[in-house]
Amino acid sequence: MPQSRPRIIPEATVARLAVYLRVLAGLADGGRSHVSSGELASAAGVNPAGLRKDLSYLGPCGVRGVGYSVSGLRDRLTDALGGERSRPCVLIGIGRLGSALADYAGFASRGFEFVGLLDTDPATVGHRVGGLQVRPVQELEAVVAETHATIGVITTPAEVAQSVCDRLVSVGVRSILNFAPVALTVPAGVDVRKVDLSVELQVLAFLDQQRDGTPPLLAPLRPAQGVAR
Amino acid sequence: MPQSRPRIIPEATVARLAVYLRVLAGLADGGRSHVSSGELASAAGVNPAGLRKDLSYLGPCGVRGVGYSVSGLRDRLTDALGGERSRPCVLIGIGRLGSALADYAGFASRGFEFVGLLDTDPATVGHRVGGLQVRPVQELEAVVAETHATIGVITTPAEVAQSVCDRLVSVGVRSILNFAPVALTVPAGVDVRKVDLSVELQVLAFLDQQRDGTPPLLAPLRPAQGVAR
DNA sequence: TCCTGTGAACTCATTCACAGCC
DNA sequence: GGCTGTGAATGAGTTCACAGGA
Repeated sequence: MPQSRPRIIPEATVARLAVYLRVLAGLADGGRSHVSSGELASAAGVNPAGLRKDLSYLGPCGVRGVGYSVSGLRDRLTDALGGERSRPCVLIGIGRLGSALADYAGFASRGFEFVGLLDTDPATVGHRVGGLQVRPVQELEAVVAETHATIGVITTPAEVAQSVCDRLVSVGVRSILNFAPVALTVPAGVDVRKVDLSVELQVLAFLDQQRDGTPPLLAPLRPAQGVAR
Repeated sequence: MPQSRPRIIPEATVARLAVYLRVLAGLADGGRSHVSSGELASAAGVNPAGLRKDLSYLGPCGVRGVGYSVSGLRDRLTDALGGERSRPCVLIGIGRLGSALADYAGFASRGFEFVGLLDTDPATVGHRVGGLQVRPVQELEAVVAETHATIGVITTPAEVAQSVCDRLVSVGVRSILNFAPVALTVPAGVDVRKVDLSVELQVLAFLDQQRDGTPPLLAPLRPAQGVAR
């Protein structure tokens, strides 16, 4: 089977491929059949040459002088990112943030399905969130076993995040998305990605201050994520 | 006034400084008076040498052979990140995610205060979220003027994010945190940071697949954010 | 001896510039 | 002519290794 050539794909590129895929979905809805790297790059907020380099990791997927086929590229990207198979996830910590994630439409459309919601609070357990009933965190191991979840999302308070993480790892979960503001320690072979919302704000505030607070000292800002021109 | 030497601080470093600050707060609560770079680095999930390099941008702040004073370093970091002044933020889009952010305790403790919540939905307008009444998005300009907000947080659907962004910029907001899955276009001088939750999951799923799906082809993974050993 | 501070080496990522094909 | 694919150049960020002070 002619699986695209087994090149190595940098993680930064993988993140952008997911973005391109979303932009392509929009273009397809709009009835477009072709795009140039320039147009796609501008919609994704990246440099055109960088976009072409990203795509080149999948092998040639465009037509010189013409551009890319929207549907063709879409298939190629979907495939590279793991196909359309559904990915069962468990979510631990059903507070405000957890509830928000539990029925965030953006996940389902990308093939991520929450198959288990867990919390310690008796007032939360039993409630339905995003079409699923919240179960007591004691059942974590059982839920993972039942559902064969491979991804764990942690939205608990910082104090318990490590212990939840350990329990996930002990039942075979090797991909964890952590929203708790702590660094998790995991064995080799387990991937943790961390999203730290207050750090994002803090960086923004710093840049803000740099601009007009202390004019002489200016950090080497990235040229703004959008088209800053 | 001996303001720390005006060196240039890379953005990646700024993000980590915020993390160190949080770890230090924990140590201070625990009554610790000193830390070594090794201990601090392990709690923050980074390399010790990197941590020292990060801190070196603020000028010498430790004692050789001893380590860092917890309170001293804390003050230094607080100062570098813009002091303790409160930062007024407006939040547009009070859906699940918006509501979660609106009363996320982690923000207030870092000096971020939401002073305006806005939404289009008549069913949402008027409700109180996190101690604040939601106002109609038509009043965006008025709210920013009243409150002198300098940071805007966008949690609207993708379709309206750009127009909300434009309106924020037009009334002088120059720091924007964007949760909507689109690349925002802004004039030079405005900073946008993007948080894309489904991309995080997608990258995680990719790594997962790489591990056991296609053994021969392995991406050059970063050595996991925690202490992967 | 211990641990910080930092130049130097290295790895990773982005950007440029142009060759190649339609 | 136009746009893709990609080596080469540049730049940013991380790690190493050691000098230097308590």
